[in-house]
This record gives sequence, C-alpha cells and structure tokens, in this order.
Amino acid sequence: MPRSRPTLIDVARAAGVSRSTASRAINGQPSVAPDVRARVLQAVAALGYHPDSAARALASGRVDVIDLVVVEQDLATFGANPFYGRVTAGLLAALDGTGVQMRLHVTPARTASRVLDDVAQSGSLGTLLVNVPAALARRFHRRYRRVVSLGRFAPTVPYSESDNARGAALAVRHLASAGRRTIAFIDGPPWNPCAGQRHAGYLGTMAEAGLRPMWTHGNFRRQGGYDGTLRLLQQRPDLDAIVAACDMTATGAIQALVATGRRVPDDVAVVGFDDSVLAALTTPPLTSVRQPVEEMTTLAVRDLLQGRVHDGWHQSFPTSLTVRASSRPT
Amino acid sequence: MPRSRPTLIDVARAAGVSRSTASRAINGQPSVAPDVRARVLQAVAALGYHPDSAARALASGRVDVIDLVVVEQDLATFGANPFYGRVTAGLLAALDGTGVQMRLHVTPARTASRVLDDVAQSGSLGTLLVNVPAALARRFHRRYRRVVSLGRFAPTVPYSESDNARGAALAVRHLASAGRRTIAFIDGPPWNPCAGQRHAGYLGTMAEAGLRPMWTHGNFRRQGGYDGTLRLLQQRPDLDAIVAACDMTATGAIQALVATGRRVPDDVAVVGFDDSVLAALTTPPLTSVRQPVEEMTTLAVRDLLQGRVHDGWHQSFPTSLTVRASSRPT
DNA sequence: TTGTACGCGTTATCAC
DNA sequence: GTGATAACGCGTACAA
Repeated sequence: MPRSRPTLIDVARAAGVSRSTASRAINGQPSVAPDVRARVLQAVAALGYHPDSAARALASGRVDVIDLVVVEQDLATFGANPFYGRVTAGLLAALDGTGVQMRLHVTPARTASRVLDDVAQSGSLGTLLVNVPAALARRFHRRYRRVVSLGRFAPTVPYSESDNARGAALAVRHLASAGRRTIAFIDGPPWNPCAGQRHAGYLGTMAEAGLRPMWTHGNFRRQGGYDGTLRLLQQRPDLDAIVAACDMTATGAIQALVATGRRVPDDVAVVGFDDSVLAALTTPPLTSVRQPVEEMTTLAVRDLLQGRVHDGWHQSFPTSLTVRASSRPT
Repeated sequence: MPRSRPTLIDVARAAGVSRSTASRAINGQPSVAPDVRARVLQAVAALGYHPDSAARALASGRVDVIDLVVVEQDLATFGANPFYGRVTAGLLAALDGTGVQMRLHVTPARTASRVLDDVAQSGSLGTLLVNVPAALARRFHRRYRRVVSLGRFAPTVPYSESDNARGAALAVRHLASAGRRTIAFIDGPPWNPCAGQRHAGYLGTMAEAGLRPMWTHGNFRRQGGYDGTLRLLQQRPDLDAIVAACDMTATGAIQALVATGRRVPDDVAVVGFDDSVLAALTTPPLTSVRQPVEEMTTLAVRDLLQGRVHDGWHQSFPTSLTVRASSRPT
C-alpha cells in the first residue's frame, strides 16, 4: 500500500517553507524569491506532487474545466456525426498541456435550457456552444460571458465561424466553370444559420453566373440528401450537378443518383460541405468545401482559456475547395 | 447581481435542521425521519440547490467522474474515427441522470503510461480503456481495480467485448452461401486482439467451408484497405469477395476495386466490420458485421458506476450481419 | 434520529 | 518576500 498522495504540506516541508509560499511558487506568482521557487519545484518533482483539483476549485472558486454543450436530438445522432468528432479533437488540442478538462453535455433542445443553467452556475473557465438555438444562446450569454458559439447562431453571442457563403460560392463556380448548368442545392435544417449562409452563397453565385437556381430542404443527414435528390430529379431529371449543405447529405445524394441509374460524376457532379472524413471514403470520393472545424474550435477555446473572449468577439475562417472524383469533368 | 449559489447551510436553515441532517437527507441515508427528509428535499427544490461537486469531492475523497482513456496516435485520428463517437455516446448514455461526468484522455502510446498513472491517482469512479496495450492495461489494473477494457486486450483485466470470431464467421458464411469462392481477408493492426479474433474467425470458417484462405495486413484505416486490396488483386485478380476487419478498411477496398475497373457487388462482394455510420453512407451501401459498441460501453460503465466490476469480470456481446448492397447476389 | 465538531487540500487576506 | 490564519462547502465520526 503506497502512502497516499503528497499534499502541499509535504512539499512545503520538503522545501523548508510554509504552505503559502509553496502555493505561490507552484502557481507562478511573482513575489517569490528565485532560489525558494527552485527549491519548491524541486520538491514537487521529487515527491511527484500533483495539486488536488477539487481542493483547488473549492478554495479558488474556479474550476479547471471547459464545457462543451451540444444540442442534438439524441446520443446516437451525436455519436454518428463526424462533425462532433472534429470539434472534440479541436477542443482537446487546445487543452493539451494545460491540465484543463473537457466536460461534455449532449442534450436535446427541450432540456437544453436546464443544462445551460447548470453550466452557467458551475464556474467553469468557458463554454463552447454547438447547435444551441439563438434564444437559448442569448439567454445563456446574458448571465455568463465566457462563451463562444460555433457558428453565428446569435449575433450578440461571441462566435467562431467559417466563411460559409464563400464556400458555397466556390462550389458553384467550380461546377459552372466545368460546364455544369443545372446546379441544384440541398439545404440544411432551417434553424441552422450555417446552412442559411451556404444557401445564400449558392443563390448569390448562381445569380452572378446567370444560372437558374433550384433547391430543396434537407436536414444535415443522409436520408435528407437521398430524399431531396429524388425530389430534385422529379423536377429536373436532367440536372447535372448537386451542391449539398453537408457531406452526409451529399452521400445520400450520390446514393439516390446511382439508384436512379445515373453516374457520378459523368451524368451528375456532387459537391459536399465540411470535407469531413466521409468525403475521402465514398465512391467516388467526394469533392467538398473544406471547413477548418478543428482550428475554429482550437483557437476559440484557446481565447476562452486566456480570458480574451469579450462581447463582440468573433472569428471567421476561410473555406476552400477540396476537389475529388465526384466532380471531375467528364 | 443574483446572490451566489445556495449552500447546504441555506438548505438546512430553510428546512429548520442542521447541516448534517440536510446532508444525510440529500444523500439518501436511511437514518433520517421521513418528514424531515421531505422538508429538506422541499427546501432543495425551493432554493434550486445543487451540491458543489468540488466540495463534495474534497470531503469524501471520491470524484464523480468516469475516465475514458483512448490510445490513439493523434487527435485527428481520434476525431475522424466513428468508432470513438459510438463509445462516447454509449458512455454518456450510462451517465445520464447520475450527475457523473466523463473525463476524456486521448494519448499516443508513448505517453499513455503517464496518463494512466495520473488517472489512477485521481480517485475517479472508474476507467474505460480503449486500445490500451496489454502491458499497460495490466500495470494499470494492478493498482486500480475499477477498470474495464473495451476488447480483450489482457485476459486478467476486466473486459467488454463482442463475439468477433463469430462475426467474421457470419461474414464468410454469408459470402460462401451466395456462391463466392475466393474470399480474401484484410486484417487490422497486429497488436489489436479484436482484429486477431476476426482473423481467426475468418480462417476457421474458410477451413470449415473447404475454401482456401488468403489475407493481407491492414490498419483499421481507409488507406490500409485500398493498398491491401491492390495487393490481393495482384495475387488473385479473380477474387470475388473481400472481408475487411473494419468499415473504414472496407471503404478503401471498394475504392480500390472500382479503381481497377471492377463492380461491387457484381464482380466482387465486400463486407465490413462494425456496422458503423459509414456502412450506410457508401455507394453501394456496405454489408457489415454489427458490433453493439454503444451497448458494450453502456453496460460496462453502468457496472463500473455501481461498483460491480471485480477481478474476472467480463461480458461478451453477440455480433450479427447487416446485409446491404455491397454483398447482394449478382 | 439528530446535532456538534473536525478535517479534506488549497487559495487568499492579512500582518510581518 | 514570507508565514500564520481564515475561508471554501461538504461528509462523517462521535456524542447526545
């Protein structure tokens, strides 16, 4: 039975100083003599001391935690969407080496308000909001300022976004310049502003190019892409390109096209959005608008940790086009 | 400025009892008069009291946390693999309503030992190991018993697994009974026991069926499936079926087959393993061996929470075959 | 069954 | 620059 974890007292004793001094040395406060600090840190290393986070939290009122709040209908949907994996990875990257932990909350919209209330009370270092509707985000932000929303859900709440409109524009231009003329769009869910921005980008660029737009609604899922494509084909059996609001939707589109006897990209080109892991896995591999989800998250969390997020804070990342076989010229 | 969070003292005062009694009532200890308990709980509700987890942890020595330790080379790989999303979802499902938090550690093999040492010291309620090599798992288990490994990495460490061998057998029989004769296998990484079990199941069933086995190594990733398929084709250009050790590998196999001018399933059938979200997204959709990852995780964590995991604990889940277009008879 | 008193490991406010 | 000392909010022997 090894003796229990060393505490601050053990460190102080070993270094021949008081608890207070040991604490100050460990926390890097300036008012500590260099040699004393060295002795303390040496004792820390020798004893293998790790500060007790519970005690630290109790005494300081701060908790070394970043909250990630995801509004999603159920856990299965959460687990199946590669987007969240990227967010998690980006968040953890920002936490690396800081000793800060991630706390993950996945909640359907109807209980989100209670979850957010709890989070607001918990005194964490910051909260990243994903898919949190505007009203809830605003309410949360009113009583808790260290927040960033992934995507511009509410203009007054700090947000980190990618240039969705321009991403959609890149997709349309790419297709148009390859000679595609009947370019349709499959939207995301109506409450999602990112989808809205992509939609707007699509419409604007189609107008610029003098092409007639046509679109249908979707839901950021495979089935939405499949069904949406069938609807579009009914309307225009001769369409020659589809831009989807996300990769999952695009995979559904490809399946529907193949199921109706069309070849991708020979008959119809398909472009997705996200450039997630899925894009590389489909057959044919999917051309997709790259969105730097990891970076958007990492940098947001980093600013959160350093207390640099204030009202009006926001950042925007460029999108780019990753061309794969699904849109190659025939 | 709303006054700060109510504490146990506030609750006690409101209920007209002492702090200790309030504490006991809240923690469900038997030695509390029914009417007193009711008064306390009423006060809790009225004040919106939430116990401070830091204070609770400090006083009790327990931390309301389940650790999830994943050994993976980097965060990007972690974020891109749908398997981990399912594990996370399964774990969170077990935590729902318990107030217990998940702590996520993703680490490459070379720093895993340090991470595990920290976790062992942290006093959490339990730890779920994913992809933790046998030696590390054993060492961890020696000083910290509340562990479950996802997959039978070390026989002495409690584990939750699926019947991998039988899953592979299902795949082979399905293909053989559809008239496929040259059925190849693409393995996972050599250190992974789940892959080993699948491989063994493949070999055994091929022998039973009187078919000559052929296989190549892989790495649970797309590229491994692509390259592996090219190697197999070089050896046997006429092969008519491939069983992959995981879905990602299977998507690579499909791509390689199509790239070499073959049709799936007409010329070559493909079966994956996991039945992850990917399987439904590919073109053609992928027949895959279903592994109930969420359930494996949820039940393991549930037993962890209830302190029911002891030496020799393990559970095994059946696998099944989800048939999709990639293996349909021609 | 209930209340008193102490301790959990740390930070923060004072004096010195 | 350093050291006592008082919180921080809660659990739990122990006494009543």
